[in-house]
Amino acid sequence: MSNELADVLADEETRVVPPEQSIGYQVRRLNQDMGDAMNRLVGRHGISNAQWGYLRHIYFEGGLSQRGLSDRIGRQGPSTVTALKRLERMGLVEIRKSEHDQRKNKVHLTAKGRALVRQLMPYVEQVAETAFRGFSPDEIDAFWSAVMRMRANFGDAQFQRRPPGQA
Amino acid sequence: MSNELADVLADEETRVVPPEQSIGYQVRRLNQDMGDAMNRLVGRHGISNAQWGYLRHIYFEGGLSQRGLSDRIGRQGPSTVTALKRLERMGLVEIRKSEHDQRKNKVHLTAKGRALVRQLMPYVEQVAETAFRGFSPDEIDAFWSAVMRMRANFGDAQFQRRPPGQA
DNA sequence: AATAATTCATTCGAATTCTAATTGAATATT
DNA sequence: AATATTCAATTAGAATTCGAATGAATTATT
Repeated sequence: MSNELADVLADEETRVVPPEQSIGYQVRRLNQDMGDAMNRLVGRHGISNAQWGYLRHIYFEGGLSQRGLSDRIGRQGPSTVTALKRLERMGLVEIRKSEHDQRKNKVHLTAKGRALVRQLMPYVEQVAETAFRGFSPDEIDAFWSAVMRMRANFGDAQFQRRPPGQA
Repeated sequence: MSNELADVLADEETRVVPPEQSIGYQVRRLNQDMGDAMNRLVGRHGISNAQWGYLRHIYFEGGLSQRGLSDRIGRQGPSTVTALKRLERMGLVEIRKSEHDQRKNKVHLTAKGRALVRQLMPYVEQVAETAFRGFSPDEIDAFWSAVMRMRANFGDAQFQRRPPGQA
């Protein structure tokens, strides 16, 4: 029962970090800010930021399988299933069985989907400009470089949801 | 009507940015990496990263109302209601009606909750160390400064879910 | 003091995501 | 060739979050 002893030890050994000084918290809030901005901007066109992510990926790499799309976009298979179903119902994507491999689907944008992506693309630039307002080109480069290095660090670490996959 | 014209214009005027070159996408992925890491680490103690966020905030500022907590943590009211209910059932937080204002609740950690927060705190440090592996102190400072400036930029912009609230 | 407006917590329904388990198809092993 | 393994998509069930609407309490206005 000497909870108190354990507490004291914990207090001595561990620096206790308030949320605002935690990098995880601040990155979450930044992500939230950007997501909110995108939701506002693309929301007027009837889609969410989440859907925008799928549409853009498919725009740039049509014909992917759902597995391939999920991996590129960083979502699990079932999330992609439900998202695509919804987008298909909206007439923005088209899902066909693969010829060669009967297990796989191939995902494409419809003409309507392509037009929408092109229409919404400027918003991405707008959000980026908001984010980097007051930044010098060097500062922007430094931030980019830092983010990519951090992501690489997590790629090396043992924390991933799905193991790195050797293929 | 002339959708095609609009498309051509869009193509000419807008730089079409692939996902990997979008800051929003990369920040989302970084956030995801950190969240996955935290979920792995605190998951073994029966809580999620989402719950960890609530617990830590309450640890550092006990006695807040749910409104206050929601604002600090960056979640909407209903999200906080469900999260707290769950944490209350787990015996980690205690919710009492405020004396002065019968509308408000006051949220505190239980002894069990406080002990758990202290036990889990080191994981935050571990994730931060992973993120910043290979960074010089100056590079860490620069990243922090960039994130805070970006968040301030979004605070200025008109994108927020809830307006800035002058109190 | 009476009424209006605001604030806080809550309920409701929906969107997005996850893990685990299932089914069917393709590949590898014996 | 027969069997086992792996892989793709799906289904089922749950967690987390949101916006809109509600009810009760407080504060502001007339």
